[in-house]
Amino acid sequence: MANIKDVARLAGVSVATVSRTLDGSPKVAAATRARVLEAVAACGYVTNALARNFRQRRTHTVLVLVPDIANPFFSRIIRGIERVALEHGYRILLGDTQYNAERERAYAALVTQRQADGIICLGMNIPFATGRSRSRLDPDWPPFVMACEYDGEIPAPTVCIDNVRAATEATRHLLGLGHRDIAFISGPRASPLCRDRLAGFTEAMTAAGLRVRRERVRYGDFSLAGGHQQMRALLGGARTPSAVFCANDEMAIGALRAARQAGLALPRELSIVGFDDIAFAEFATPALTTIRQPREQIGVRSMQLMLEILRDGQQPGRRIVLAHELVVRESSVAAP
Amino acid sequence: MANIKDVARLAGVSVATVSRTLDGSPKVAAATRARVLEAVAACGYVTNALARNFRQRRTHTVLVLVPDIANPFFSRIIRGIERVALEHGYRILLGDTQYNAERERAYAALVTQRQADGIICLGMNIPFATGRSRSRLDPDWPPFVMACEYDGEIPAPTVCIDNVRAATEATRHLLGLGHRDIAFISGPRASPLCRDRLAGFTEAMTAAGLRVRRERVRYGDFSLAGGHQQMRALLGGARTPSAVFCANDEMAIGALRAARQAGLALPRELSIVGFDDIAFAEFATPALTTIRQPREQIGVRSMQLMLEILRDGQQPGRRIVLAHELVVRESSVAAP
DNA sequence: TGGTACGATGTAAACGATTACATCCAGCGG
DNA sequence: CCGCTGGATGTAATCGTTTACATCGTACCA
Repeated sequence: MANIKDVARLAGVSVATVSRTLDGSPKVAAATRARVLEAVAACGYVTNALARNFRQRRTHTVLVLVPDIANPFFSRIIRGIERVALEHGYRILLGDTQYNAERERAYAALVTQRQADGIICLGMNIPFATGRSRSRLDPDWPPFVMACEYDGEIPAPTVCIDNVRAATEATRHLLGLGHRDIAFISGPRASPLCRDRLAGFTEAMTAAGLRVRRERVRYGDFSLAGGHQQMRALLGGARTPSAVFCANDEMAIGALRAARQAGLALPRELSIVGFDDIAFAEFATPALTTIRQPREQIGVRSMQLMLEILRDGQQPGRRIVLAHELVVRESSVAAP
Repeated sequence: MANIKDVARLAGVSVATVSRTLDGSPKVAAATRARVLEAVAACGYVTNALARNFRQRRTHTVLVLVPDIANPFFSRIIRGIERVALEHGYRILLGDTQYNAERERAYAALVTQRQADGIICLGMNIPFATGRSRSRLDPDWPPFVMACEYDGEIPAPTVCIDNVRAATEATRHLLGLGHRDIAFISGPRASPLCRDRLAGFTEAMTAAGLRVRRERVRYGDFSLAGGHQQMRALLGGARTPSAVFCANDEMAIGALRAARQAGLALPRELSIVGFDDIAFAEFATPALTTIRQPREQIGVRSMQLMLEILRDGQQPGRRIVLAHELVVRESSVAAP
């Protein structure tokens, strides 16, 4: 495998000139440049990125921590991240944490080991936020950005939508259809994002003069099976709600199925609203009413923010809030 | 940031001893080892992976090329790969090619640049197989493994299921239910895997004394929208088939919706069978009959194969065929 | 006791680029 | 004709490890 010395010898110049030519420095004479490029082509030289990264102390790689790669909500965000990364000569290292703290730590270690320049977290945990460095923005932290989720205590750079407002809108939509007994299937209790959605739900209900009864709020795990299970629990009660608002589309689709299995005629006997607008939402039966999150955009902006941080060397406490949109389809209809 | 010299100084030994201690070489006296570890802890030393990779000329990173990260079929395979990788101290670099040759090449270049030790391809293209190096296993190729798809001309290490047989079984299932007019919605024409599935379909039909008419075979793009569109085309014909076999679940779910929109009572008036058994299949309405592919296992075995190749430094032309399974749910019933 | 063998440790040369600094040369003004 | 300037190029240090090889004791055997 040819290295830079071989090229230099072949072109009759020094390695410095080759290096300069290759990263487009303007201080190389045109004739020399041509000779170098010819030599490069002649011996099929390719820069050894390992050596360059080592010398420059950067990897041009960003670690993306995702709680569950199999969740289509995340994969679309990843695509956005990836696109921007590629355009700027960056690569993404994927870390599927599976909501597991040990895996998170294992991955976060890559940054201290210099295998990645920064971290984009799609989940709710900041792996290096522990003990006393919690609740403030530690200057020792590596460059990082949170997407979707955020940590209430830490003013970290974040890209997300206004979850409170989005949940309020979804709930108002159901209220507007005449529903009074509405249940909420949340994600994990610990998730700040879910708390926001619950807050938005509660706010809308209260504003309509309704009380949110304890048993009408259930906690799932964002999965199809989780939604199915929580819906079954709701159906097992004395009275069943006339509408259910789910914290994500997968749970909504799970709930849909549970309701149908229980013999309910959908959407007539039960309205369901999801959250995220994943591709499957439109193809569910009935097609799911949901809140659309600009998923690809979330990825794009997160990566742009990361690039900014890497360039300027400082962590802005910036929070970017993107617009959501209520998408009304077939699953929400007037209350019986 | 402390480096190995600092540790050496602190422990009163040479850098070589520190290095040896850290990678667990047996030729370090217990007392020395203890002193070194203490020094490491004292100054919070972490090995600079960049320097190590550079010196050792390996990255412990594998590039995974996936045609579409947003497709849940792939993400589950990725999870399998990732798990094995992590267990063996490897990381995965994700490349979403979006069926785009240029992106594929851009990513494959990472291997020549030494940013990755090998490639696992989930798509059908081998990015470095061009021109004369096509149709044979080029010894110059970097370590690579194909998962799911494969290239007919190249005896590359591959992990997949027996697509012909699986398609035959799915078709026989429909034939067994009394269907005679069965359509097939394939993936892209160029995909060898789809050709296999079509071959299996044709084989089963022929064995049953039926001819596969040209207009009963349609080519989609593996997406929900693609399945929807192809189904509409089928419904637009003079007579509609009584059953449809789709080359993946997403297209099947798209087809499901198109049929329902056309006013067909499902599954009574139209049976549908998918392929892959993604999580959503079970939650579709009606729940989808499909061929289960051991997705996580495909990932696991692919990565194991990759590790083997990296260890032994040679490319076995091995092909691993994993077992599939017909999962009968609600979407396939007796012909009207 | 001398030589040998072996285990533990140290020394220093890689790895392949980038880049600060030195050098060289041509052109130009005084 | 001299010295200065500035653009083009070369020289060599540097990044932080790993690892081949050298060295140094010590124990053991003849």
